[in-house]
This record gives sequence, C-alpha cells and structure tokens, in this order.
Amino acid sequence: MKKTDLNKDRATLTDFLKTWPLERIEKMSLDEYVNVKDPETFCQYVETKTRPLGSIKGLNSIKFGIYKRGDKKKRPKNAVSDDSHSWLSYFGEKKNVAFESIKSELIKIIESAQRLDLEKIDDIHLHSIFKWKIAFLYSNEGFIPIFKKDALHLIAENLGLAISKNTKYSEIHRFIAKTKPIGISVYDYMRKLYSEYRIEQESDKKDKQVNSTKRKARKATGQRNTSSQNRKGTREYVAEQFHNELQEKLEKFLSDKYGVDNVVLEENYIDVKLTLKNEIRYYEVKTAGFAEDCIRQGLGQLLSYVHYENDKRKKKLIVFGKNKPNDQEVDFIGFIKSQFNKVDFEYLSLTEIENE
DNA sequence: GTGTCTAAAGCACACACACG
DNA sequence: CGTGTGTGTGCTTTAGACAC
Repeated sequence: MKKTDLNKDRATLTDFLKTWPLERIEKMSLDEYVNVKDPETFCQYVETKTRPLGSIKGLNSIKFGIYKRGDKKKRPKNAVSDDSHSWLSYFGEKKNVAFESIKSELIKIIESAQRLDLEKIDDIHLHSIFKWKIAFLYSNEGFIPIFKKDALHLIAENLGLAISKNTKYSEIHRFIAKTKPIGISVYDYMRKLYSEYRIEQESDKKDKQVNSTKRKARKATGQRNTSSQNRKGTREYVAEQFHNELQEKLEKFLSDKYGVDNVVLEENYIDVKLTLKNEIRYYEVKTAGFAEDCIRQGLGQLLSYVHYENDKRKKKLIVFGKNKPNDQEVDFIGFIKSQFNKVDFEYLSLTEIENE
C-alpha cells in the first residue's frame, strides 16, 4: 500500500494540540470558539485546518452547537437565534448558558478521548461527526479517523461487524481499529478504507443509473516517508495525565501482586521497575491506542534501560498500554519475542489486568 | 416511547460566461 | 488564452415534526 507523508499528518496534529490544549479550551471565549471569517477559531481548526486528518466538511455550522451567522437577518428555524448567533435549543435558551454547556461537553469529549474511553463520547449531545473528530484529535491517534455515518457503517459491515441502527459509534470505532494492519498509520488506513468505500458508492450509483458525476478517487499525495516517528511535543499536551493514570493503575496492580516494596516508580526514567528474587522487570507505560504504537515508542527506551543496568539478574521488558493487541499485533509481539534470547519481552494491557 | 420523514443549511465542485 | 465571477447542483446530518 502506498504511504502518504506521515510527518505532515503528525505535524498537523501537533500544531492543533499545541494551539488548543485543554487548559485553553477551559478559558475559551465564544469568539475564540466560533466566528465569521476567522480561520483561527477552534471550530475552524477542527473542521478545516485538520481536514487531512479526517474530513467533517459538508454540514452547516449548526454542527458546532452554536455559530455566528454571516447573515445577521437570517433566523434558522432549527435553532434559537439572537442578533448575531444561532444555537441548538438543547443547550439552553440563553446564549451564554448554551455556550458554557457546549464547552463543558467539549471538555468531556477531550478528557474521555485522552483516556480512550470512547463509550462516554456516545452520550455527548453534539453532532456526531464533530464530536468524533474532536475525540480523534485528542485520542493520541487511538482510532481510525472516519466520521461519516454511512461510511462507518458500510466499512464496519464489510469488515464483519453486524450493524444495526442502534450500534454505537464507540463500538464501530473499536471494531475498525482492531482491523488496522501493522505498520500503517491510522491516516493511511483511513484513506484506504475510504477509497474502498467510495468505489462501492460509485458502483451503487451506477446500478441506480443516476447521473454519473465522476468523482476522482482521493489521490495519495506526498512522497514516501516511513522513517521518522517524530511526535515531539505531542505527549506533553495530550497524554501526560493519562500516562500518570495508567502508571498508577499498573503500580497498584504490581504492588498488590508482588508487594509494594518491590515496585519502584520513575527510577532513572524507568516508568515502573519491579524487582523480584531472580528477575527484574521494566515497564514502559505508553498512551497510544494501538499496541503497535506503544511498542514502537517504548521498546527502544526499554532496551536502553537494560543496557545501563548493572544488576546481573534476568531482565524482562514490558510495554504497558491501554488496549489489548489485535491479531496482527499479537503476531508482531510474537515476532519480537522470538528475536530476543537474553531478555524476555512482553506486552501487557490495562484491559487484561483489569480482567484478572 | 419509538419510528419515519422532511426541511434546513452552507460548502465544494463543475461549468458557463464575460472580460482584458 | 488565462483569469475572475456567477450560478446550479450535489453533498452532508439531524432537529423537529408528525405518526403510530
């Protein structure tokens, strides 16, 4: 499969996260959130500036919950309006009340997405394409950025998920994420799935013999670049809290199991170190949604810890992430394990320790 | 309470046309 | 011929209305 420029996608994401950290959103004014002809607003960032990371174009601005009208005289019928703005009545009859309640929804989305608690996002009242785009942006690339309902349904169905109209978005996203092959970015996988979806749409159209507007398949832009995994700066903005949370859960799990005296945090930058009678285990905590990403980011660090360790006991390296590995990732883990003979390698997930 | 339908809105894109 | 402007059509999802 053709790979597009991952650095470019990552730079777009990092730029977004630097511009819109959670702390800024908590203090954000209505004009910073949405305005007319201002490309720097939060909504413009989510809709337009980060478009390559999954498009949510198409619907009118009411998807933002509240928006400033270009035409002051128009009063959309599906919303409450004052002289300048229109908003969904669900969020409140008064503009300021509505905006504050939208803002608290945004914060809920972001906090849930950072922890990859996708189920909580199902209950948010904002339009689905908008809320899931935001969720993706703050999820540390934790699922595949496809937002259109039709596309999600069709793609998930083709991949083998039984879909009904009550199927939750969270379920679909988790399912599609499980099918992502090793070694391809969430963006490339999104583009692959989307182009297959479009081809299917095309043939559907021809069947119905409607006017065949020729739609160009999405062109893969940019040149091949697979080398760099540069995500400098992203973690501190997105994932620090979640990292701490995972670390604490792991610490508790290990302390309960092996005794609190044997578990040490943050010694020489090692997230968690467990000392046993005949073995030392190094845990590197990673917040990525995909086990593959966790391993790629963590393995090098783990190896360097072992390198600097003087203790002669047997070493075990463990990458710790949130989600269980999918089938392809299990293969990948098996491959890595087979490459080591002096150290023992493992991947462990929160899902697994919570079920133990 | 649940299901179905429709009106609504603005943006993207393609095309036609005018202009210099 | 290249560029700018205007128009028409299609695209999208869901709030709200209505039916059951």
